[in-house]
Amino acid sequence: MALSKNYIPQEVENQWYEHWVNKGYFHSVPNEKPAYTIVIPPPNVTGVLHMGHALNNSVQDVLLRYARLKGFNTCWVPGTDHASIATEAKVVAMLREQGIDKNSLSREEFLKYAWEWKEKYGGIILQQLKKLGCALDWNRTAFTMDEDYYKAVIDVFIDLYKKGHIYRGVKMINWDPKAKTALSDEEVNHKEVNSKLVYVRYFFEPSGDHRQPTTDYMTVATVRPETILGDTAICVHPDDERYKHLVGKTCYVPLINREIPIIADDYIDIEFGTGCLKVTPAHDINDYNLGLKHKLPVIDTLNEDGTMSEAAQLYIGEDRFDVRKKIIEDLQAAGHIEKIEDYKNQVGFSERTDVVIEPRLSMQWWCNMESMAKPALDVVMNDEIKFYPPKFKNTYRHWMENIKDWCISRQLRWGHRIPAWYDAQGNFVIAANEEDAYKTYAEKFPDQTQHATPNFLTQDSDVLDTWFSSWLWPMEVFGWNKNKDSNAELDYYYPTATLVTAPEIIFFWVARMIMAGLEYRQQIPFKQVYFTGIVRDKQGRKMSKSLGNSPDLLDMIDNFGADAVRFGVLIASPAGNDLLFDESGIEQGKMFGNKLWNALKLLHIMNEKERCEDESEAVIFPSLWFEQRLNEVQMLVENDIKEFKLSEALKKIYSLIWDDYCSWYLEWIKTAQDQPINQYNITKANFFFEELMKLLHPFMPFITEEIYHQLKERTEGDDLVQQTICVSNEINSVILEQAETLKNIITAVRDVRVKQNLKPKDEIALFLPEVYKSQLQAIENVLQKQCFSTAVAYTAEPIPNAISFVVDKLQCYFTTEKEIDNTQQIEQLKKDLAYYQGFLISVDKKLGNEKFVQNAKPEVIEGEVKKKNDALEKIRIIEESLTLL
RNA sequence: GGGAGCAUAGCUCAGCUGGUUCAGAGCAUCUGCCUUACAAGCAGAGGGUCCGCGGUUCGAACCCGUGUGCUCCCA
Repeated sequence: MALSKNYIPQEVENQWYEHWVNKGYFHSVPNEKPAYTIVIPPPNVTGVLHMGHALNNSVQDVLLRYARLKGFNTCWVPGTDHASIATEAKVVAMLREQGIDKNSLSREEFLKYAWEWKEKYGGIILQQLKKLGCALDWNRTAFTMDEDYYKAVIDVFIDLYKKGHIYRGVKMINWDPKAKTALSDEEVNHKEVNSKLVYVRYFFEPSGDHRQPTTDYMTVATVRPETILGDTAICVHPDDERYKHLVGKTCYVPLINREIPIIADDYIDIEFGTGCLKVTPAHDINDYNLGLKHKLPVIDTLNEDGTMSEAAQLYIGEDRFDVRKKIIEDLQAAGHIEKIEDYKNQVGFSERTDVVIEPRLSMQWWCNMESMAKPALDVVMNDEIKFYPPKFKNTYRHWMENIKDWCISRQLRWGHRIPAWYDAQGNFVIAANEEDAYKTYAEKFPDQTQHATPNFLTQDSDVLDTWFSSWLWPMEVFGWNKNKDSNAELDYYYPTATLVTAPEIIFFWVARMIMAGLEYRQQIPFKQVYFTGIVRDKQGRKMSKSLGNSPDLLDMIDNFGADAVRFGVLIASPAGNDLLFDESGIEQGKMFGNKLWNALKLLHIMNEKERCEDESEAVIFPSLWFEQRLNEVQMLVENDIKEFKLSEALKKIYSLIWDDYCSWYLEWIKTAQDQPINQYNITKANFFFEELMKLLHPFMPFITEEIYHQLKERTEGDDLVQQTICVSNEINSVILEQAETLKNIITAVRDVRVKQNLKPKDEIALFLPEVYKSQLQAIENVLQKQCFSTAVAYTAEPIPNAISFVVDKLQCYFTTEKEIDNTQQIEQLKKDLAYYQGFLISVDKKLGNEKFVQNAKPEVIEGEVKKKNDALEKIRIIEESLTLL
């Protein structure tokens, strides 16, 4: 069959993926082989494929497919995460478009819409992973709100509650007024913004015309003047001479004339602002703590949507930012403003909705993490779980040693509903379902039950933080909760091998999975964690949805093919560092595909040729060499992959194929158009190409599978994806060195040709040094052909009227019919001579240095002696050449 | 404010435990080639004060200190 001029990925990729899946190759069941398991970091159901996913999943696919090659029973579990905030936002937006208000729907009605949305759009990203070629076990696709999974989350909540880790309490939380929910500290991004620092006067008299100059006030600086309405004290430093006499007195909140005390606390920074702090316990965590200490009342002036509440007395129902502007004007008008300064400060923004977070007092569910943190810290610090790169151990330790209680409730409907049941008085019980709830309630509150009406318990309307479900992922995808005692799947696949994820979720997810694994399985969830870099654009900016600087991956796959995209991503992905994404890498991947395709075409041509038998060393040397070179790279690649140096591994394979196999090896075994080809070499050439396809397969699965099949007829089920390799650890370095010499002489001859204006095919006669004849005979055959030399001869004497050049330690000559011009040669030799003379001096200096000889290791000294001898030899040869010219 | 990391060719990065045949790769650039697998290619070449300064050492791109610039995490 004739092959197309160039490789066309669009024609084969989808077919091969379908073929692999139809054959069930990616479905794993426990067997006698060792397992290699990866659970996918479940992408958000609202997600579409972006560069971060492409990197993360390409890496996982390489690791997994490489493990297949090495003979493991691999299992890569796909799935999605219900992502309560993000999904609920999408559903609310969809409803709004249909003219439906979320609040007009019952919980059940809303959830019906949410499930519909999920069924319709929630699987998009998984389909996209197929385009990328990911070898996922689709039979195992999991979702964090699957029935069993849901139950597992609830059971864990109940268990932790029983153990006393989970409690309910009022605390200052991060409130997202747009999503109307609490957020954990990790979901808040702090950004520096330009604000106004407003200096507000608090007078000691309740009312009157303050436009007249007076000293009966104290000035307080604030960036959030709208919170004045919730002030319940003014605080100064006890040692502050300016205000000492005022402590214990009172002043009045502007505009509303609430009388508040002036208190003293050494928390105050005398230097900052005026040294006076307005205390608003409902709206600032530090003020809240001060309030607790000084027993101040709490006045919550904000509604849950960020508008002013009744308690504010003024601006009721207006948005906090509108009020900020208005209140400044009103304060100004009433003579309360001393001055306004520009000021930069850090403000928290919601990771999900990007609105400014309000610190807010709220009743939430909390999980105490201390007892779980300790063992989870240990397994990372003692490398039972290995982090790559290890620098993340520090980050991890810092967080784990300062762990805070985890706010696990979210004021949303989409998610795992908190299994708490309340009576009208606010008494509650924790139970898995309504029936249990009544039973438990009767036991816990026997008095109350007697005169209760039916159905008096109502379930908490909030749901759990999404991470409270995803921390069970590595266990629950194997059905942990349902079958804890004899779960063959869990025993076989867990602990999983490798987790590949982004460093930004080290706390959200990685740490908590480790805690959950140890708490519930007494086992680590994975043996190693590889943190990929962050994908940035050419300007170094992080690729993100909000910036819109992530290229459309599906477009790129359509244009270049999935293999090229994978190549582009992986070649730019050093172990653990950030990567600057640049389309040129994808371009390179596409060209590499063409190169492979063309090598295949050449093999086809060669395979059609007549054969000749000759297994003399000089004839089959190319094959003897390439075998060694292949072994060598296979070993190096294995080590690179062990250390997650995927870009290094890919570069080595790329160079092995392009440079060693195509540029050298195939050229060496090639014969002229009408000449037969050596049987041994062509057989090996086919074999090597197949081996190369295996090695490259984890990186570029589609084209390698296609070529595997184009190389020869395969029986049903003989597919590359199923193949394994065995890496030999023995390497014949003599052959490798001989080949280096061979390449060097060929390159040197070509270089001299360019400098002498000789055409590549102008005939020459090559002479090599007699003393090295025995080592050179193996390569002379190839040398003669590649140098377009009439013959290769050996000489102990200088050849008259020849071009002389030096390769390694070899003094070589060639003669030609053409006139020769040695000026450039002489220049080069003089440069080389100067270099080696300088080199010799430095080596001599070292060897002449007593301290060096005393301190350096014997092998280092030996090396230096060898360097010296080599340099001397080299200098001798160069000088000899120069005298000849 | 606390912590971590980075700075090597025009660009993106390798460079393991300090030892000049070690200053490297890819892309980009320049030169010559439509050589019967591949011009999306082949052959060859140029290019660097290894961020500045100081120190340790027989010896520093590598270790230590310091300065500058950038990035990230935490508060």
